[in-house]
Amino acid sequence: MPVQLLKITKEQFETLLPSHLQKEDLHHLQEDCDHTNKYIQGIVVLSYPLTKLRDGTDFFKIVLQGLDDWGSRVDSINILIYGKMAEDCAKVLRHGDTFIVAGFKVMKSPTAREDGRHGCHLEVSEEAGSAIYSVAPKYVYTPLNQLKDGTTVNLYGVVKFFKPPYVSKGTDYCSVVTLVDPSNAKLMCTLFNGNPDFLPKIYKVGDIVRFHRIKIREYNGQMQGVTSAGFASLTFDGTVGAPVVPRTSSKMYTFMDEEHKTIKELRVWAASNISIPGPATKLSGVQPMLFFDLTCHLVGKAKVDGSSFLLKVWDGTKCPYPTWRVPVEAKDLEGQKVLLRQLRDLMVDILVYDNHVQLAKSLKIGSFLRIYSIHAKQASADNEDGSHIEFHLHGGTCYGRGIGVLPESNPDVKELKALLESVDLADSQNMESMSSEELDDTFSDFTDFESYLQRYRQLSVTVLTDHQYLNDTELRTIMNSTAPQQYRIRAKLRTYKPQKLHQSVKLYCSKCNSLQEVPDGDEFGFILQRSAVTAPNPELQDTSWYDSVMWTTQGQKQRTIVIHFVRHDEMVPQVENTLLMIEGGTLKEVWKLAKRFKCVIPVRSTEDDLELLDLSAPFLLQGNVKYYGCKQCSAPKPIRNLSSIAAEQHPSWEPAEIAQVLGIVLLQYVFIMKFTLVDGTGALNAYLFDDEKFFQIPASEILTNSFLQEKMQMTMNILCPPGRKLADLPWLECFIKSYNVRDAMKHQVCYQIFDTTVAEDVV
DNA sequence: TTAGGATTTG
Repeated sequence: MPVQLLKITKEQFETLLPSHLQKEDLHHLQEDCDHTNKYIQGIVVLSYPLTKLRDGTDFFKIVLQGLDDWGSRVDSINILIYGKMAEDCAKVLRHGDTFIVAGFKVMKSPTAREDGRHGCHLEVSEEAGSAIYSVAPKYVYTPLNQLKDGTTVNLYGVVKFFKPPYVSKGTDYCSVVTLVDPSNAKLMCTLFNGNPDFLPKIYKVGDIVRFHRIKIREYNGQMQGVTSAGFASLTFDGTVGAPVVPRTSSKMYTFMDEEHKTIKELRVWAASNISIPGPATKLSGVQPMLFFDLTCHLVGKAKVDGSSFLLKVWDGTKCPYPTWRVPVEAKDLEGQKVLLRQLRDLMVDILVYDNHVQLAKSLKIGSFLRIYSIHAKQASADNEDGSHIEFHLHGGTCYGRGIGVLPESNPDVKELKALLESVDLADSQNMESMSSEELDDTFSDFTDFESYLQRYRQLSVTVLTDHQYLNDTELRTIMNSTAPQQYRIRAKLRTYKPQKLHQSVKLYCSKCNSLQEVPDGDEFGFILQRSAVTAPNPELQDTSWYDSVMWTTQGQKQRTIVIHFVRHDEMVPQVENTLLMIEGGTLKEVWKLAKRFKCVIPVRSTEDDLELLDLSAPFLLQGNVKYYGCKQCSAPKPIRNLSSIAAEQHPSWEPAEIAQVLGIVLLQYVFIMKFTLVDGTGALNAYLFDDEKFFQIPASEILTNSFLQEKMQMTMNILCPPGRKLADLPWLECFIKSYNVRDAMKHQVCYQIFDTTVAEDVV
């Protein structure tokens, strides 16, 4: 019996539970009965701390309340969990979870008299072949107009106002968040935690949050949310079309398709129902006398006095007005000296006061910040310097005033980094005007200076992975030479095709050199539908190398599904190592199984063996990746050939190995792009033909991973920033080879990029 | 406990 510890929803559970298992009620449990094919289901009502037995074995005890045993004399039972399973259970189990256990030993409970629970207890361990399923509770979300005083609820909301975590006058950090939702109600929440990381990671108005276990109270005639024990939050970018990636400090959370849908719906609602602030203010667009939020890079900081602290920041642009310089002792100024000098005309001084001082002191030089509600104060012109602008972050938290640290993954930070890198600092650098003492300082920090230059004035946004000894060749020379040859070049990327990056992914057969589009999901769905017509052959179930489970779906369209679990060492291995074959599954079912199990192979029955479906469908699914075979070159072999891999000592189920035994020639996912490169002497089109090396992103995963798509788009925006003049484009170091393409009509020389990769600090 | 939105006055 498999050992499984799952955090799944009830729907998934119903499709995953082996059909030979039958539910047993608590009152039928007896010490000497056979419980091999029985399972017990209940709710976790009590758990004890994880401990170790004398021999070092981990031990975890929980109390289960039987679902159908309410009102019976004994409705709860002790479950004793040993070894690794104890450790795993202690990590994921929470009170209220539905818990299913099979493969247990029933023993007389020595504590039944004292605790009043079942006369037997269950003993569970990996060694005993036990299986445990923990079914995450289905969360119910309350609309904001249906909140009741004194309840603890789960909810979604769009952030209408927020104060980033600040140091309260008590012991905790505090964050105030006002939410709205399509019920048109508003809820203000005051959230506390000793660790600001556990408060919602809200960066701007319009972000969407999901709160679990927030306590609702009435305050001044209005509902108010406050943190309860077990409060947890997820935060999402509220922009329509942005990747749905939760920001959270929680290690365990459930986030499924349904939640995905909710976020998308809320984004659409928010887009037309709340006013989301326009483009962020840059230093170049600062308006005197107003308040603004600034996304910036922390270059320096210094203590000023007890109630104020200085931050020196830069956002890649230059403020058009004279700005103040807050005088500080040189010894109090933290930051890279050379950088501070380099940026002296670009960065601005922001003086922060009172409650913000403690947080400001703790900031790390080099981090990316969003400073909310900075006051651009117009200083009077009565001193000798004339008028200038002062930047203050006043005390208090009115209007969300405060400081937030942004992670490097934040899209605004990525944009800022790209901007910082594109700025040419040569103009603001004036070595000649420095005193010799200043120059000494400068060169004592030479290494810092170098690393800084590398970061912001990247000599090349690509690097060669080989052939570094070669000298550059001008494009003009290359175009006037015969092919085939290899060259090192230094050029700029003027444009590239396709602009829609997902169109660059193709399937390539290395045997016949053919290229084809990646089939879309619909086609796969149709093939599955068609193959579901073939009735499963009962003689092909439960063979020497796989166990089969068959069931028929309820409802109008009855459908028979068979899953064949491939065995290893006479056992079906753990879920994450299991290869399964499925007959009669739908697209959705196949996808779900592929996410959970190691490999899924869609098959249908013939008279004497299972066989693969049409090769227009993927022959294998692993996680998010669908593997296809070349129709031209493959000669499918009987499925039973897979048993040779299953018999290996440690089957790794590599797609290439599976393809080989099944007679499939595996198609490779590749990026194919056309780069137009220029270097002042000429322009040529070079093809990029890459599976992973150039972007350091696997082509096989890009179509199903929005994070990777975003990463690739960011990379291209750095290689070829949109809307820039040629002079402002970065340089690319590339290795290219020329080759001849001839047909009856014409002869052409083509170029291909190879042994080149995007520089590490670009990706 | 803290804060409970609705700009400092340096």
